[in-house]
Amino acid sequence: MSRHWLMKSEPDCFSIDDLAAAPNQTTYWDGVRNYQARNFMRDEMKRGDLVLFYHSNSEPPGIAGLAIVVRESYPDFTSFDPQHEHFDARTKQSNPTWMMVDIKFKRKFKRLLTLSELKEVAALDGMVLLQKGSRLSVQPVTESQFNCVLKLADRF
DNA sequence: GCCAACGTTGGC
DNA sequence: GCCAACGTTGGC
Repeated sequence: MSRHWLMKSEPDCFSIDDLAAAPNQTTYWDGVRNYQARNFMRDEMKRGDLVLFYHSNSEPPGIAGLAIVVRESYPDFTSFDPQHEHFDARTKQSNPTWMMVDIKFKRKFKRLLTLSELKEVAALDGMVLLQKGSRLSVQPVTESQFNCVLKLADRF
């Protein structure tokens, strides 16, 4: 059974267009330094799972498109590199703390589904993204929430 | 740029 | 194990 996810990225840093333009339209999802988000990637994300690609810290924030998990959890090598901004001195290659997955571009939505628009949709009540104070950068999405988002994306 | 909410750190 | 201080996220 495949699951559905939402992953946040700051488009100034890495946008849905960057994903579409990446080699093989694929990227490794490095830099997650939150245990809950890591656990989802490490324990639950499977090849073939679909991912809503969310633009955070942008104007306006919203869901920009769709991606798919193409490689399951493996160590986030940027955590071992002292030159890298995501370096973590406390982790060891022999026992990695931080993991990542690879995702591949599926499609960009015809329009950005803005956060403010999503908040108005009753069927999306309870979505992790919309919960007060929610900052989780990798989060599960239920099948009905996921299908609802796709319907919104195909409208207009 | 502000700041609320959250997660982490570290003294005790 | 508590909790204050701090750093980060991310909407606005």
